[in-house]
Amino acid sequence: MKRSRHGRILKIITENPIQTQEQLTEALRNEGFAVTQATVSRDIKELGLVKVASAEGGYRYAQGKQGRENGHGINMLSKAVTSVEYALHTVVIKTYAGMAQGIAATLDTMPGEGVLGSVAGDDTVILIMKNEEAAAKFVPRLERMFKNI
Amino acid sequence: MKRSRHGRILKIITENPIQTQEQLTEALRNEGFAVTQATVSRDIKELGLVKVASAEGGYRYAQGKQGRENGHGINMLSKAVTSVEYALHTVVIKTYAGMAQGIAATLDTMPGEGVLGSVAGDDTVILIMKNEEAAAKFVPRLERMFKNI
DNA sequence: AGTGAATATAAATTCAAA
DNA sequence: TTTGAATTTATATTCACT
Repeated sequence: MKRSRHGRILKIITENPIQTQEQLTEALRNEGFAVTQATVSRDIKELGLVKVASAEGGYRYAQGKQGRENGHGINMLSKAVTSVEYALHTVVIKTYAGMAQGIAATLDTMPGEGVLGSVAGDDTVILIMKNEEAAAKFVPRLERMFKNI
Repeated sequence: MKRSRHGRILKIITENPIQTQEQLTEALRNEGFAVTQATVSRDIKELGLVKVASAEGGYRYAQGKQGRENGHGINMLSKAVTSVEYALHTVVIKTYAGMAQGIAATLDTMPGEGVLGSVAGDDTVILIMKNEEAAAKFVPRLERMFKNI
């Protein structure tokens, strides 16, 4: 349960300006995760999320910096991805169960990489790239992203 | 007052694992800034600082990601620096009053740039580089850092 | 504008439980 | 090991004042 919830949390916070843990709790409930603020607080700690001052004067939750602060080196992204491959202009990313949506949401925020679009199931993300060259270039980048950190 | 306090805050949080705003308030008091938690809360918002889960299982304050989240594009670093120049193997960074210490503390955390050491006064940071080449290379990097964001 | 005291709100933790 | 309810603790904001 926890793992797929974590995936969903990443998706939710990248796609919505979540300001408080209560809001996130609410959002999770809407998607069928029956949790309380206590659990959300722990999830946020485990995922290394961070409350940042937002443009509009309020706050929002976001993913923390890579590496540095997340001492163990445990950015969910790097832990959750098990393989990255491509064929022609499509990239296939395999993840642990429930994490695909979070990964996809995060990748969608990376601009200028030749990604036309993505779909995420439970443990698989499919990226449609502009062309094979873009795919060939992107894959090693992803591999680096998911290794180091 | 506020500006030099902000500079000091950056210095304090980069050099010490500050876990709460009370701790930061305390630290500021030790350095002669008579403030309360309320003010520190505002300062943290204005500086775009962020509470991250730390390696040791607790939390600590840290500088937020560049750009992205700090909508106005107001990372203190970029706002505070007024000029960057070099001569031989030394780099001179001019800042607004009180900010030099924060800048210096931050730069010290950037590894592998040929910086041998730094001293910071109130509005000036002097970096001693390995050699002139390192200085020549580093300056444009700094300029970029302090421009964009 | 910038601030502190008091307060309201949010977040982390404790403790019990499954 | 993961969780929720209750609680403690931390943080943000309000309001008055400078």
